[in-house]
Amino acid sequence: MAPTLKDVAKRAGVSRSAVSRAFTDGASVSAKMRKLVEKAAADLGYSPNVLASSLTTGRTKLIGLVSNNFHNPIFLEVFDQFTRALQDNGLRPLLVNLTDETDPANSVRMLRQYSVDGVVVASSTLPPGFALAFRDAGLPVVHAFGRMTSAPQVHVVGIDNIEAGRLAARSLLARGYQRVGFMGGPEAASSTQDRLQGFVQEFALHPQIRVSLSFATAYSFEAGRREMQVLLEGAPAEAYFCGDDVLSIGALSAIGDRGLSVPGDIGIIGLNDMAMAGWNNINLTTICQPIREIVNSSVELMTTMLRDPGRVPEARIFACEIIERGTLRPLPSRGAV
Amino acid sequence: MAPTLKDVAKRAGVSRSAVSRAFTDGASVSAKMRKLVEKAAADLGYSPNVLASSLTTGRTKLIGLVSNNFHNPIFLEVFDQFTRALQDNGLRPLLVNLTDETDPANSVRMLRQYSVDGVVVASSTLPPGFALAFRDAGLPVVHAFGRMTSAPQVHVVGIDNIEAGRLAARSLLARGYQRVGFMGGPEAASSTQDRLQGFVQEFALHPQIRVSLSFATAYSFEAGRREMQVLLEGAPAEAYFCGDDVLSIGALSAIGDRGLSVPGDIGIIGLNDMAMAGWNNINLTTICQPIREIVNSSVELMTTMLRDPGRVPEARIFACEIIERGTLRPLPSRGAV
DNA sequence: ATCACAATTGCAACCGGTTGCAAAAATGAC
DNA sequence: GTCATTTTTGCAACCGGTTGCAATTGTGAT
Repeated sequence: MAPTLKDVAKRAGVSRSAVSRAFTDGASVSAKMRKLVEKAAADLGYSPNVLASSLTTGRTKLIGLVSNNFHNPIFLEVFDQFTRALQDNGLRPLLVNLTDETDPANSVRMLRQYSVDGVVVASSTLPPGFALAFRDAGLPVVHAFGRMTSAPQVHVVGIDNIEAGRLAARSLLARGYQRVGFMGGPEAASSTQDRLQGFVQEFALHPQIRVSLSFATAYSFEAGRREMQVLLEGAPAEAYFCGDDVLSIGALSAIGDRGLSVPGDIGIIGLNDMAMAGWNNINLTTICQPIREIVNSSVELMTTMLRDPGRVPEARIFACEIIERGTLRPLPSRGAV
Repeated sequence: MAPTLKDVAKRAGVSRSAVSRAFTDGASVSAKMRKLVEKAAADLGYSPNVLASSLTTGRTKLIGLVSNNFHNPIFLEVFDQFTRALQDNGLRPLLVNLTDETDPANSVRMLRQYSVDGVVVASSTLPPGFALAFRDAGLPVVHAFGRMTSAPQVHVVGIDNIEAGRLAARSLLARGYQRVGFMGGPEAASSTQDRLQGFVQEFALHPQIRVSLSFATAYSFEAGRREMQVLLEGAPAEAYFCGDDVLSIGALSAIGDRGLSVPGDIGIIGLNDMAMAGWNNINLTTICQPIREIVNSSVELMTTMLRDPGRVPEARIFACEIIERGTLRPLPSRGAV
């Protein structure tokens, strides 16, 4: 078995408390005692059991990382960033896959059984009830990629999806498209609704522009492709704002199949700026969500919450920006106006 | 604070042991006692603290899930499968991101601090020392997507990469390519070496065929694209076996840029059959690694190891199969022979 | 060397559970 | 109803640590 405190204490000929203190910084130990203990610990290959100490300290440094997004490649980037940011802060991600899960009760129970110090919900499609359920269980929560509100009930970090919808609308406007379409992700998701709202609001100021709406059933290539196929059966718009890059790429595929060109016949603007969007055979114009910033900020917020659990919920909003690539027609030159 | 054993015991008017036993199945408790305790626990919203119990039972049901592959979309599928399979077996994944990590010592220490019950290493590019380091620390280990050997030192589940190399070679042979290329992943990875070996071995039987070799620096679109660009500067082969689908897609992009057609001018066969390979604007012929089976088998192996830690290391090999799509020229018809 | 005071150490209780063992209660045979 | 046997329950010690408190040791000034 792995050596324990007691083993180290015996070998160093000191009390167990001394060993414990030698491994806690800021504790009251003399330098020579610490050396002595460290020597004995090194000999034995001892390292303290976090779980045992969590019993008295109440801290496990375990953070539940909860998501239902295991099919969109963008989330691999999210997981990469999260695991690293948590590790850099001495925290450990306990991963919870919520695919097919509709009731938060199970996850709450499970995370409480493991006495996680906090929970990060990383999803733009999970109903807000999930984050609230964790909060109600007394766990510090940060909802990354969650819905922005002016009076957040839990900490939220992400983008303003309404603003993102406006941004997309404005870039279509600037390019002079007259008939535009919104091809959203799953209709029920708040992120979809918000983007829709911003998109429509912006065009409300330009009533001469025709706006059509549709929704894909999931954030997936196939769903985007199918939805675009359906649109192409009818009278498609000149340009579409798609709910996500994967959806956009699916749409591009359907457009290509039909023998139409992009951006010649149809323009597409996506959202996320996933790595693939920059691949030169895709070259998707898209709205960039600053993932790294969102993740780092979420983790930072989590660490401050661990220090001060009573902290009042806060919404942190990051700005999006358009990444100009090749799937929208170019801006009209200034001189032409 | 969350209610504890003691709280439940007090409320039910029984001893702490009684409560403990009521929550352990197979324990010696009468039915009425169990009901009584369950009632009290439900009233209080109690659920037992796994970590505290792990102190005496020595079991945390925590499994370290260790990987360095956070950029290849195929690994999102892998994580999805792993988290679900582990959850289905009552185990919890503690995710460890090994990107940029070259020394196993840190991860070993960390996982021991959390007394994980076992470690799953999921990577085809990690040096074997990592899995061994966990084993040497006394932890049950399964290396998924690891290197097959006839005398494995740790449990390994995956495909036979040598055989995969042969399979690729045979399918190029069957299609009558005369000048073929191996465009591997990182040269140092054992998976690359094995695939190379199988590929070359097979062509050794057909000395009239010219075989060229090259390696991309990473499993990424960009690396594949760059490598293919370099190849196209010279005298490219008629068909390439690429180390991975992402690499293949990068290569396809470079080929397209050059104005060459696939499979007309150059054929490509990948490996993995990631979701994207099936997208109809990519339509990549590839060798399918049965990910779900590999993952399920790894988890199953892990659960049996938890029961019987002394189990002698075993290699579980799954067969690959060719997924015929559109990036290799068709097989010559039988009649033509 | 003496003394006041600060720094260090050990004792023992505790964190939230589990479990061997003995006492208590229930069961069944007569 | 009695007694031997089995089942159920509680006591108390333990898992691997932490921590308040008191005892011990060390420091510096005189």
